[in-house]
Amino acid sequence: MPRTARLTRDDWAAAALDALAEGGPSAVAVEPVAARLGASKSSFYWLFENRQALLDAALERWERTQTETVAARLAEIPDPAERLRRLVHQAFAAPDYGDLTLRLLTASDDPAVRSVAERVTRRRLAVIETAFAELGHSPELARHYATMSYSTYLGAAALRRVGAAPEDPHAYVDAVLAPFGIPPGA
Amino acid sequence: MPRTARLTRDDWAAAALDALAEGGPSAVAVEPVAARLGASKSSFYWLFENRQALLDAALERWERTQTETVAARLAEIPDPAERLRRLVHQAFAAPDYGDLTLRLLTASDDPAVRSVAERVTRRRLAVIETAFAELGHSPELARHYATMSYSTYLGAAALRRVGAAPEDPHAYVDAVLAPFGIPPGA
DNA sequence: ATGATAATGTACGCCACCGTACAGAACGAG
DNA sequence: CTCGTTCTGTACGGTGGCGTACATTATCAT
Repeated sequence: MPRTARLTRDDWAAAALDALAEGGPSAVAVEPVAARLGASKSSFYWLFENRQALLDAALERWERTQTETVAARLAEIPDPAERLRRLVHQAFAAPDYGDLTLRLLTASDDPAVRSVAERVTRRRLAVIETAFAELGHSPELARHYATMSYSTYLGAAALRRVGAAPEDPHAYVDAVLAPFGIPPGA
Repeated sequence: MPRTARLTRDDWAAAALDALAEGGPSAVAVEPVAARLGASKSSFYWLFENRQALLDAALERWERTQTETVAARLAEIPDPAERLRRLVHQAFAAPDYGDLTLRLLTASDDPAVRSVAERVTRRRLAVIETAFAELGHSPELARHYATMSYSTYLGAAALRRVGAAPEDPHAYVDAVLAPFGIPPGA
């Protein structure tokens, strides 16, 4: 098991994911990513079939890390209100919150992007919907609330791109949660 | 004043706007749009400086029509609750609601796109914020509510791209408005 | 009709990116 | 050390879009 400076498939996937976050799917191009790694194309084509495989690897990586970090930590919180509160605060905490998600949703013309975006979206909506259902809302209302609150997240990511995002995220998320009957936590 | 079959600057702008809606800014390319019109490049370069000028014209056209159709009709409605109700229903009525807006926000890397998107966003948020303020909410809360409700619109457009949009828009918008203290209209 | 001007077509060079060919370097096993 | 395998660099051809050059057609005023 050599631990050399040679590039691995995962190094490329990580770099591709960076490029994806910065410039969207079209930025996941072989030559630019190679430059980012200080490597050359042949290195890439040794490890990957083609450009599409790189994009797939980046998407797979995103789906995996995103699922691990976010979803896993939340399932442990028993109180649904507290779970939602934590979820929302956590979502709005990162400086680039939602940006990549938004890009992928918007770029869902590409079938590979779409299928990943679709899975992640469904999973996230389900988590939120479950929490609202546990709070005693009807299935239909829980679904609506989930759609609304996740849309608020996506919308904020979009508004951020033109400098129209809420200035004070903390105050904003409290204001977001209140209409759904969730008072600000400690 | 010849009314011939010759192509005008506006014909190109319209076709470019179609391309923009379908494929985002990167789809506003000279040759593809020329093909769409059954014309050739030289025809384009006679009327326009370069590709950027075409994109600018498409964006200008979008900003203009969007302002005329949406904003103008609403200013006449005196009751803010009714105004919001109409605005939201109207926004969710079109089959491709929000799609172009979302694309432009997401593609705001391009300075030209960004400045237009910025203006339109500010204007729309101001309209909504005013309505909430007229309903008696504090300036800060009105701003939060405006951000939230417009985000809901943007989010729905994003979710639509992966087939996760609300199935029944009518029921959804009523559920959206209720938490803000706006009961469904007639 | 005829010539000036407006508009379009064809052909070209340029660049960025995809993918391939092939030669050479790095590394481990014997 | 040396040889085969693994990886990387350089060089090339192909494609699609940008922009230009120049020839060609259409249209209008006279």
